[in-house]
Amino acid sequence: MIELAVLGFLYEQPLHGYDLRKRVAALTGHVRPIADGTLYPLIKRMEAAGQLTREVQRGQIAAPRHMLTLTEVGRAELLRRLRQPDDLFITDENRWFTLLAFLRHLDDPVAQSAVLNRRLAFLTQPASFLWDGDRPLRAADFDDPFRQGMFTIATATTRTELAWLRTTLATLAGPTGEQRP
Amino acid sequence: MIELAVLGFLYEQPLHGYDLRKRVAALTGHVRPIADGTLYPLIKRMEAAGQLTREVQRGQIAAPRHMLTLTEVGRAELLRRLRQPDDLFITDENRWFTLLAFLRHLDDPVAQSAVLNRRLAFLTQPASFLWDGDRPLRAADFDDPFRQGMFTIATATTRTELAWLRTTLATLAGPTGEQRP
DNA sequence: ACTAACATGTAATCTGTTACATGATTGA
DNA sequence: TCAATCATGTAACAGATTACATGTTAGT
Repeated sequence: MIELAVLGFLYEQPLHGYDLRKRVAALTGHVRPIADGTLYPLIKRMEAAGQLTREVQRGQIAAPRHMLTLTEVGRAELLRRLRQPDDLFITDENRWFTLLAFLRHLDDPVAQSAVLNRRLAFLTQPASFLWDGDRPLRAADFDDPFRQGMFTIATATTRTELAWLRTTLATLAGPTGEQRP
Repeated sequence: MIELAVLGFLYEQPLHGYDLRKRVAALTGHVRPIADGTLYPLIKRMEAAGQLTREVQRGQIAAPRHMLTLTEVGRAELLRRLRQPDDLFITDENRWFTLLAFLRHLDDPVAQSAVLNRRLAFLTQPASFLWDGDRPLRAADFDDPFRQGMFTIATATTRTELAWLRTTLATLAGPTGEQRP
């Protein structure tokens, strides 16, 4: 997930590790920064895989910065991941949000719609604690206030997201994808 | 996180591993079941730690079931984790929901309120991609429809949760905790 | 003088996954 | 008979964290 975020941010502009870390932290749940031990080894692996290059900058700055620039391999890797996300990126809230943050880079309404449709299919399948078999549950079905809260929050989130998905799919299809007889 | 869920479900009644697995799966994001390789080693560790006991049941069932019962050590461990959750359970959406699912077992409105207040403090602190410094963002501040969606969904979720937190805190304080002159 | 923020890195560990392995029972 | 579901388990790996390690610069 963090690898996708790194690819996504570097796709937009070269950054150094520390800056990247703050941006990934701001993107993922509130303020929690990703750990040093996550980021720097990841950068090394991505460098070894030819996805990014590093240029050490010295100056009157605090410490030498390693400016990281995405290579063509890295840019292609981001687009590949956006076009064909694995299921975790569709079903896991955090990963889905990370995907959404960079989906604009795909720059292809058809491919973007395909991704949104996978999410739509996931959200509309009856499952999880929101359903009792085929029957949708209501807040009153839960006996304690905390599970009622879970239910209330989950329902509101899903409803909001479904509404957004449908209007966005309509606008993505509209301008470029009209069906003609 | 899964350990908390196991403690929580077994606090309610003895269950065997396979049953537990389905319940944890239904609780956590939609349908994704937890892996065998997660559950069974976890059960062994908890057994070794004296948190649960195992009773093998043979009968005309498919395979011998191992009925798992929480010990006093296990029950105390659940209550300890509910009373003093570490930050991850406050800041991470999935963990927070897992905590909420079993918070009723704490059976102490003051301790329950303390937990809800920590979440309230977390949600009301200006941070994350929803803020630009001190200024709250609006959907129109994002240039692409996907980041607009992230923003719309995140905002709706937070607003719903804050409303629920405040009304629930009021009812928890009301019946038992009135301040008298 | 001290603290916060800047900046990068390694080693040990934790939590969870996938792939492998086994076998019984139920229903089409 | 064949597939799905029930039921438990191990080994190898992936992804991320914490704790450790080092050093500079800017503000109070």
